[in-house]
Amino acid sequence: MPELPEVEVTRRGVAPHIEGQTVTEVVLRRSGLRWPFPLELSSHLSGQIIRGTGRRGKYLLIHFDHGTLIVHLGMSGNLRILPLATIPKKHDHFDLVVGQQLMRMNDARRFGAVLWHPTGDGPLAEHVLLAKLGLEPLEDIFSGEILYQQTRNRSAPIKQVLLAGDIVVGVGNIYACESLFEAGINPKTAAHRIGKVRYSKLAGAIRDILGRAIEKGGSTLRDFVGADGRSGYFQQSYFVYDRAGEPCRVCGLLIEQIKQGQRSTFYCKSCQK
DNA sequence: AGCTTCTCCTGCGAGC
DNA sequence: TGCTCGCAGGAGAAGC
Repeated sequence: MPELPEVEVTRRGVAPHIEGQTVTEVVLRRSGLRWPFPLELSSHLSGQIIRGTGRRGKYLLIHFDHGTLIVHLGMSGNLRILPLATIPKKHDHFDLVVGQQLMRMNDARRFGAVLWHPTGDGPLAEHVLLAKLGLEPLEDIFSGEILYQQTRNRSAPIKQVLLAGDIVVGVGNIYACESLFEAGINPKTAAHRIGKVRYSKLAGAIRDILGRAIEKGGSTLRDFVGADGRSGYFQQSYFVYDRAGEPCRVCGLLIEQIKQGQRSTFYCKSCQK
Protein backbone atom coordinates (compact mmCIF):
# COMPACT_ATOMS: atom_id res chain seq x y z
CA MET A 1 0.00 0.00 0.00
CA PRO A 2 1.62 3.17 -1.06
CA GLU A 3 2.33 5.50 1.79
CA LEU A 4 4.31 8.70 1.42
CA PRO A 5 7.67 7.01 0.73
CA GLU A 6 6.26 4.84 -2.04
CA VAL A 7 4.62 7.84 -3.69
CA GLU A 8 7.84 9.82 -3.49
CA VAL A 9 9.87 6.92 -4.85
CA THR A 10 7.37 6.58 -7.68
CA ARG A 11 7.63 10.29 -8.43
CA ARG A 12 11.42 10.12 -8.51
CA GLY A 13 11.20 7.05 -10.69
CA VAL A 14 8.95 8.50 -13.37
CA ALA A 15 10.18 12.12 -13.30
CA PRO A 16 13.30 11.73 -15.47
CA HIS A 17 11.24 9.95 -18.12
CA ILE A 18 8.41 12.45 -18.40
CA GLU A 19 9.64 15.89 -17.37
CA GLY A 20 10.14 18.14 -20.37
CA GLN A 21 8.39 15.64 -22.62
CA THR A 22 5.34 16.31 -24.75
CA VAL A 23 2.23 14.22 -24.21
CA THR A 24 1.12 12.69 -27.48
CA GLU A 25 -1.78 10.61 -26.31
CA VAL A 26 -3.84 9.66 -23.28
CA VAL A 27 -5.34 6.19 -23.09
CA LEU A 28 -8.21 5.42 -20.70
CA ARG A 29 -9.37 1.82 -20.43
CA ARG A 30 -12.30 2.42 -18.15
CA SER A 31 -14.43 5.40 -17.21
CA GLY A 32 -12.69 6.08 -13.95
CA LEU A 33 -11.30 4.76 -10.69
CA ARG A 34 -12.50 6.12 -7.40
CA TRP A 35 -13.99 9.01 -9.37
CA PRO A 36 -14.66 9.27 -13.10
CA PHE A 37 -11.66 10.31 -15.16
CA PRO A 38 -11.84 13.97 -16.23
CA LEU A 39 -13.83 14.58 -19.39
CA GLU A 40 -11.71 15.45 -22.40
CA LEU A 41 -8.52 14.47 -20.61
CA SER A 42 -6.91 13.53 -23.88
CA SER A 43 -7.67 16.85 -25.53
CA HIS A 44 -6.48 18.69 -22.41
CA LEU A 45 -3.12 16.98 -22.42
CA SER A 46 -2.25 16.04 -25.99
CA GLY A 47 0.49 18.27 -27.32
CA GLN A 48 1.21 19.74 -23.91
CA ILE A 49 4.61 19.71 -22.26
CA ILE A 50 5.13 18.22 -18.80
CA ARG A 51 6.87 21.01 -16.93
CA GLY A 52 7.61 19.15 -13.73
CA THR A 53 6.39 16.79 -11.05
CA GLY A 54 5.58 17.18 -7.40
CA ARG A 55 3.91 15.56 -4.47
CA ARG A 56 1.53 16.68 -1.75
CA GLY A 57 0.93 14.03 0.87
CA LYS A 58 0.18 10.90 -1.11
CA TYR A 59 -0.97 12.85 -4.16
CA LEU A 60 1.42 12.81 -7.09
CA LEU A 61 1.35 16.01 -9.15
CA ILE A 62 2.21 16.36 -12.83
CA HIS A 63 2.44 20.00 -13.85
CA PHE A 64 1.57 21.52 -17.22
CA ASP A 65 1.39 25.17 -18.22
CA HIS A 66 -2.39 25.14 -18.11
CA GLY A 67 -3.03 22.87 -15.15
CA THR A 68 -1.97 19.94 -13.01
CA LEU A 69 -2.76 16.26 -13.26
CA ILE A 70 -3.39 14.91 -9.75
CA VAL A 71 -2.76 11.19 -9.34
CA HIS A 72 -3.47 9.12 -6.25
CA LEU A 73 -2.29 5.51 -6.11
CA GLY A 74 -4.92 4.43 -3.62
CA MET A 75 -3.73 1.33 -1.90
CA SER A 76 -2.83 -0.90 -4.78
CA GLY A 77 -1.81 1.50 -7.51
CA ASN A 78 1.51 1.89 -9.25
CA LEU A 79 3.00 3.78 -12.16
CA ARG A 80 5.52 2.30 -14.53
CA ILE A 81 7.48 3.55 -17.49
CA LEU A 82 7.15 1.10 -20.37
CA PRO A 83 7.98 0.90 -24.08
CA LEU A 84 5.29 1.98 -26.50
CA ALA A 85 2.95 -0.81 -27.53
CA THR A 86 3.45 -2.81 -24.34
CA ILE A 87 0.38 -5.03 -24.12
CA PRO A 88 -1.83 -3.87 -21.26
CA LYS A 89 -2.43 -6.28 -18.42
CA LYS A 90 -5.34 -6.71 -16.12
CA HIS A 91 -6.04 -3.52 -14.13
CA ASP A 92 -3.93 -1.29 -16.41
CA HIS A 93 -6.37 1.62 -16.51
CA PHE A 94 -4.54 4.69 -17.72
CA ASP A 95 -1.58 5.56 -19.99
CA LEU A 96 0.13 8.84 -20.60
CA VAL A 97 2.06 8.50 -23.83
CA VAL A 98 5.19 10.67 -23.78
CA GLY A 99 7.75 10.46 -26.56
CA GLN A 100 8.84 6.89 -27.14
CA GLN A 101 7.55 5.64 -23.81
CA LEU A 102 4.39 5.51 -21.84
CA MET A 103 3.62 5.98 -18.19
CA ARG A 104 1.08 3.35 -17.21
CA MET A 105 -1.10 3.20 -14.12
CA ASN A 106 -2.17 -0.17 -12.76
CA ASP A 107 -4.55 -0.32 -9.81
CA ALA A 108 -6.20 -3.61 -8.91
CA ARG A 109 -8.40 -2.29 -6.16
CA ARG A 110 -9.30 0.93 -7.93
CA PHE A 111 -9.04 3.15 -4.86
CA GLY A 112 -6.77 5.41 -6.85
CA ALA A 113 -7.70 8.58 -8.68
CA VAL A 114 -6.74 10.73 -11.65
CA LEU A 115 -7.99 14.32 -11.56
CA TRP A 116 -7.33 17.49 -13.52
CA HIS A 117 -6.92 20.92 -11.98
CA PRO A 118 -6.89 23.73 -14.54
CA THR A 119 -4.71 26.71 -13.69
CA GLY A 120 -7.78 28.89 -14.12
CA ASP A 121 -9.46 27.23 -11.14
CA GLY A 122 -7.11 28.94 -8.74
CA PRO A 123 -4.13 27.82 -6.68
CA LEU A 124 -3.52 24.08 -6.63
CA ALA A 125 -3.16 24.17 -2.84
CA GLU A 126 -6.81 25.20 -2.65
CA HIS A 127 -8.02 22.15 -4.57
CA VAL A 128 -10.71 20.46 -2.50
CA LEU A 129 -8.60 17.34 -1.96
CA LEU A 130 -5.45 19.24 -1.04
CA ALA A 131 -6.74 22.20 0.93
CA LYS A 132 -7.22 20.42 4.24
CA LEU A 133 -4.07 18.35 4.22
CA GLY A 134 -1.68 18.62 7.13
CA LEU A 135 2.02 19.39 7.12
CA GLU A 136 4.58 17.55 5.05
CA PRO A 137 6.49 15.46 7.59
CA LEU A 138 9.82 15.84 5.80
CA GLU A 139 9.70 19.62 5.68
CA ASP A 140 11.48 21.64 8.35
CA ILE A 141 8.31 23.22 9.65
CA PHE A 142 7.07 19.84 10.90
CA SER A 143 8.00 19.44 14.55
CA GLY A 144 6.91 18.06 17.89
CA GLU A 145 5.88 21.56 18.89
CA ILE A 146 3.45 21.70 15.96
CA LEU A 147 2.06 18.27 16.79
CA TYR A 148 1.54 19.39 20.35
CA GLN A 149 -0.22 22.61 19.37
CA GLN A 150 -2.45 20.96 16.80
CA THR A 151 -3.67 18.21 19.12
CA ARG A 152 -4.88 20.25 22.08
CA ASN A 153 -8.51 19.75 21.01
CA ARG A 154 -8.12 16.17 19.78
CA SER A 155 -9.37 13.48 22.11
CA ALA A 156 -9.16 10.63 19.58
CA PRO A 157 -6.39 8.06 19.95
CA ILE A 158 -3.07 9.31 18.59
CA LYS A 159 -2.92 6.50 16.01
CA GLN A 160 -6.17 7.65 14.43
CA VAL A 161 -5.17 11.30 14.56
CA LEU A 162 -2.00 10.46 12.65
CA LEU A 163 -3.96 8.54 10.03
CA ALA A 164 -6.51 11.34 9.61
CA GLY A 165 -3.92 13.35 7.71
CA ASP A 166 -5.17 16.78 8.69
CA ILE A 167 -2.23 17.48 10.97
CA VAL A 168 0.52 15.56 9.24
CA VAL A 169 0.21 13.83 5.85
CA GLY A 170 1.59 10.64 4.41
CA VAL A 171 1.60 8.47 7.51
CA GLY A 172 -0.38 5.34 6.71
CA ASN A 173 -1.12 2.34 8.86
CA ILE A 174 2.31 0.75 8.68
CA TYR A 175 4.35 3.84 9.41
CA ALA A 176 1.91 5.04 12.07
CA CYS A 177 2.42 1.79 13.97
CA GLU A 178 6.18 1.88 13.51
CA SER A 179 6.52 5.56 14.45
CA LEU A 180 4.53 5.12 17.64
CA PHE A 181 6.70 2.16 18.57
CA GLU A 182 9.90 4.11 17.99
CA ALA A 183 8.54 6.99 20.06
CA GLY A 184 7.39 4.65 22.85
CA ILE A 185 3.81 5.88 22.72
CA ASN A 186 0.77 3.62 23.18
CA PRO A 187 -1.43 4.01 20.07
CA LYS A 188 -4.56 4.22 22.22
CA THR A 189 -3.41 7.36 24.05
CA ALA A 190 -5.72 10.34 23.53
CA ALA A 191 -3.81 12.82 21.36
CA HIS A 192 -4.42 15.76 23.72
CA ARG A 193 -2.87 13.88 26.62
CA ILE A 194 0.54 13.61 25.04
CA GLY A 195 3.10 16.22 26.06
CA LYS A 196 5.71 18.17 24.18
CA VAL A 197 8.59 15.86 24.99
CA ARG A 198 6.80 12.81 23.67
CA TYR A 199 5.58 14.67 20.59
CA SER A 200 9.13 15.72 19.92
CA LYS A 201 10.12 12.04 19.92
CA LEU A 202 7.19 11.19 17.69
CA ALA A 203 7.98 13.89 15.14
CA GLY A 204 11.57 12.65 15.03
CA ALA A 205 10.44 9.06 14.64
CA ILE A 206 8.09 9.90 11.76
CA ARG A 207 10.78 11.84 9.98
CA ASP A 208 13.39 9.13 10.48
CA ILE A 209 11.16 6.26 9.45
CA LEU A 210 9.75 7.96 6.34
CA GLY A 211 13.17 9.23 5.35
CA ARG A 212 14.73 5.81 5.71
CA ALA A 213 11.92 4.21 3.72
CA ILE A 214 12.46 6.64 0.85
CA GLU A 215 16.17 5.91 0.91
CA LYS A 216 15.50 2.23 0.73
CA GLY A 217 13.39 2.80 -2.33
CA GLY A 218 9.94 2.38 -0.97
CA SER A 219 8.00 -0.01 1.07
CA THR A 220 7.89 -3.46 1.63
CA LEU A 221 4.46 -4.05 0.50
CA ARG A 222 3.25 -6.58 -1.91
CA ASP A 223 1.42 -4.24 -4.26
CA PHE A 224 4.10 -1.70 -4.89
CA VAL A 225 6.08 -1.91 -8.08
CA GLY A 226 8.78 0.63 -8.74
CA ALA A 227 8.55 2.92 -11.68
CA ASP A 228 11.24 1.01 -13.52
CA GLY A 229 9.29 -2.20 -13.17
CA ARG A 230 11.36 -3.82 -10.47
CA SER A 231 9.71 -4.54 -7.21
CA GLY A 232 9.95 -1.67 -4.80
CA TYR A 233 9.47 -4.03 -2.01
CA PHE A 234 12.27 -4.53 0.36
CA GLN A 235 11.86 -7.05 3.08
CA GLN A 236 12.65 -4.56 5.78
CA SER A 237 12.00 -5.82 9.22
CA TYR A 238 9.26 -4.03 11.04
CA PHE A 239 9.31 -3.67 14.78
CA VAL A 240 5.57 -4.16 15.25
CA TYR A 241 3.56 -4.05 12.01
CA ASP A 242 2.10 -7.45 11.09
CA ARG A 243 3.97 -9.10 13.97
CA ALA A 244 1.05 -10.06 16.24
CA GLY A 245 2.09 -12.77 18.67
CA GLU A 246 5.77 -12.48 17.82
CA PRO A 247 8.30 -11.28 20.38
CA CYS A 248 9.09 -7.58 20.58
CA ARG A 249 12.53 -7.00 19.11
CA VAL A 250 13.41 -4.80 22.08
CA CYS A 251 11.90 -6.46 25.18
CA GLY A 252 10.67 -9.85 23.99
CA LEU A 253 7.05 -9.40 25.10
CA LEU A 254 4.59 -10.63 22.48
CA ILE A 255 3.29 -7.95 20.09
CA GLU A 256 -0.40 -7.11 20.48
CA GLN A 257 -2.92 -6.59 17.68
CA ILE A 258 -6.02 -4.46 18.24
CA LYS A 259 -8.59 -2.70 16.06
CA GLN A 260 -8.82 1.07 15.93
CA GLY A 261 -11.43 2.46 13.56
CA GLN A 262 -11.66 -0.86 11.67
CA ARG A 263 -7.90 -0.83 11.14
CA SER A 264 -5.34 -3.14 12.68
CA THR A 265 -2.90 -1.62 15.10
CA PHE A 266 0.19 -3.47 16.31
CA TYR A 267 2.12 -2.45 19.41
CA CYS A 268 4.19 -3.57 22.35
CA LYS A 269 2.44 -3.18 25.69
CA SER A 270 5.71 -2.91 27.51
CA CYS A 271 7.65 -0.53 25.26
CA GLN A 272 4.70 1.75 24.47
CA LYS A 273 3.03 3.51 27.39
C1' DA B 1 -15.63 20.91 14.73
C1' DG B 2 -14.35 16.50 15.87
C1' DC B 3 -15.28 11.56 16.24
C1' DT B 4 -16.88 7.21 14.45
C1' DT B 5 -18.61 4.20 11.09
C1' DC B 6 -19.43 2.95 6.43
C1' DT B 7 -17.98 2.45 1.81
C1' DC B 8 -15.54 1.65 -2.48
C1' DC B 9 -12.65 -2.92 -4.73
C1' DT B 10 -9.85 -7.14 -5.70
C1' DG B 11 -6.52 -10.57 -4.18
C1' DC B 12 -5.18 -13.74 -1.01
C1' DG B 13 -5.11 -17.12 2.63
C1' DA B 14 -7.68 -20.07 5.81
C1' DG B 15 -11.13 -23.41 6.51
C1' DC B 16 -14.17 -26.90 4.90
C1' DT C 1 -10.07 -28.74 -6.47
C1' DG C 2 -13.23 -25.36 -5.57
C1' DC C 3 -16.15 -22.90 -2.69
C1' DT C 4 -17.03 -19.30 0.89
C1' DC C 5 -15.51 -16.12 4.20
C1' DG C 6 -12.75 -12.63 6.35
C1' DC C 7 -9.29 -9.43 5.99
C1' DA C 8 -6.21 -6.00 3.99
C1' DG C 9 -6.36 -0.61 3.48
C1' DG C 10 -6.61 5.42 1.82
C1' DA C 11 -9.62 8.52 2.67
C1' DG C 12 -14.02 10.70 1.36
C1' DA C 13 -18.91 10.71 2.83
C1' DA C 14 -22.29 10.67 6.14
C1' DG C 15 -24.34 10.65 10.67
C1' DC C 16 -23.91 12.02 15.33
